[in-house]
Amino acid sequence: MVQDIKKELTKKISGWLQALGVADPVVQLDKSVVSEFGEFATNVAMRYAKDLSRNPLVIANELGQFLVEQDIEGLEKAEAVKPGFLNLYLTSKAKIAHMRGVLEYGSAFGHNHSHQGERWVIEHTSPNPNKAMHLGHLRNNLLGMGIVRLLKASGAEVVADAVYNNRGIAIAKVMYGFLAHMKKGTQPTDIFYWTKHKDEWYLPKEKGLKPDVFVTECYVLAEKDAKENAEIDKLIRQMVIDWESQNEAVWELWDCVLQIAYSGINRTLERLGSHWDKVWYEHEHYQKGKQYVEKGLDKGIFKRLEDGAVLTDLEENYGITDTVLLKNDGTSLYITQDIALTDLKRKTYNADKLIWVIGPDQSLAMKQLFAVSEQLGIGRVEDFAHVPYGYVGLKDEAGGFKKMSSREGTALFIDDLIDEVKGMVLDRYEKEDRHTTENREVIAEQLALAAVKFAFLKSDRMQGITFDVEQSVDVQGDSGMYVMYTYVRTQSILRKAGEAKGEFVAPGELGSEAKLVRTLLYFEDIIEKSVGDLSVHHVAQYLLELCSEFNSWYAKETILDGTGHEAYKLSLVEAVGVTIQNGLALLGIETVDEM
RNA sequence: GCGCCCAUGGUGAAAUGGAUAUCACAACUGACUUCGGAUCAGUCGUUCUGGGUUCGAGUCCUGGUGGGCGCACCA
Repeated sequence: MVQDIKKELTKKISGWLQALGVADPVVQLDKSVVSEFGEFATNVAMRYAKDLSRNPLVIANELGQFLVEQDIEGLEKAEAVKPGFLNLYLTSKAKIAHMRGVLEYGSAFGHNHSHQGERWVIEHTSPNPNKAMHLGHLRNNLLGMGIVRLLKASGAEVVADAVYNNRGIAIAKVMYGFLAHMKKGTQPTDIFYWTKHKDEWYLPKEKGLKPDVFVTECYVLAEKDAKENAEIDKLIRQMVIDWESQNEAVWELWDCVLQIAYSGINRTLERLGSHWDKVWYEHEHYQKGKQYVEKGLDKGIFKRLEDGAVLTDLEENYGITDTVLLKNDGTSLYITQDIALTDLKRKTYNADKLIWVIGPDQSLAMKQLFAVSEQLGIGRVEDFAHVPYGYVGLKDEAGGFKKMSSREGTALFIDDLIDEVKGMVLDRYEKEDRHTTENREVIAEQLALAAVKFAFLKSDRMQGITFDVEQSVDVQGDSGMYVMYTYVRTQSILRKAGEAKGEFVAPGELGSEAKLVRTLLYFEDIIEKSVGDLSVHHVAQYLLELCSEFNSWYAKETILDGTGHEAYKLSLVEAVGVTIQNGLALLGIETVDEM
């Protein structure tokens, strides 16, 4: 495989530089920008020209000669060029061997050991049980799952986790909203009455609503009530207090409402193919944080303010805003629980690295959590990382950006988006009269997921997404549909080929397929880059390029031409198919064989 | 006020500090409708601004402009 050749080249170049007196040389082998410049290029000559006080082009020339003399398997030639690049050309034989390797590795092609032996805990998509998930959550989920897959493919042990914030004022609002607005008649808005007459309240199905949407409505209605009526606001706050003191009826209602919320959320997550290894429930750990704060006070790390609240100094050592760790009434804050949970995670999984995939608005809170964790000896700041991502918003009337808000009813729900794209596909099938009715349903669902996921994953994670409801997601051009279509095309050709597949005689020289074969060389590098950046968009971009190369080749080359080259060309088609499939798998997209 | 993030053709985006800034959409022109035309080929058109670092800057530093977000007892 090409990685072996790269390793060998890197070793030789590094040794050569060391012999010249460069201590610890950094050797990069980059993809050459165009195929005329070979497969890889190194910039070491320019990089170390000053240290060696010699002309970079001369260094590159000498290095090239040296490498050629080394007789490295797979290296055809090395060419020093302009400012001081050394272009490296691989032999056709090596490139075809790599293609063979793709087929040999199959679904494991692209997997590597760069993070072997590391344990990562990755928190992402912690859903709020009071709201249906909108496109912001979708991005969080797809990104989080993508990072999980990338790290697994790189050999790390990964625990994907999430926190269900299932207690507090928000969930109490849902409880109240349910009691007050989901009753069938004019019975009292009373918990005790409800416990005895549950069938007098609507369930989501009876209302014709998805459970999470039902819950969202309860929440929105209660919030409106609380804002307009101080009595109701007080009632809701009392519910939180009653819940804390384990009032039986309140807990029964709490449990009932949560079941509804989770069933809706889980349905959406299952549809997306999302998965967690561990879910933390806030009510199980929210009180443990106070002990950590006490410990910090004892050690003199934190200080108690006059009003009783506890503060920590982060300005001096960390250069960030100080933060309160405990309220003046002695109750905990978000960060208080997070400290406990962080320690719990770290200990439970013996994690080397803990990361949080959460929106950029949490940036300061994350830094504060990491710093406090270090102050308490839970871990070092560099063991923790926040992986933010750009907002998903809607286009407002003026064409500007508007953040989604469940409260204002401006949020676009995940399921609605997928359904919309699915509808477009189904319409098309009906018009073209393709596939049986059952198959249409299955394929359309898969394609809709592919299009939506790809659209959310193809750009850099920090890039904001302004969502245009009218235009929805791309189904042509640089899209998941394009990639999927290309994959389907490869499979269709392979099906048609039948027995023509199998062993082949490699051509001595590459012809019209040269660029396509070359593109296959970089898949593994792309994965490495993606892991480094903790963003799967590189993979998506690579797939677009690969598909484009394939389609260009397909347009000018007859694959099933009945000649002795058929088997060779079919192997290339298959290798492209494998690579597309593996790449899409990293994005959480399952392939279909026809569309 | 302080801090963080973003700014690339008309639109949406890509580019470990590298070579001629790459795609797609839209617009226009064209292609044996075949091994799947949900495709392919072509035309048009781009790094917010001033300074700096570097052999080399869309990328790094710095001043500015515009937008988003966050700053102690909310979650």
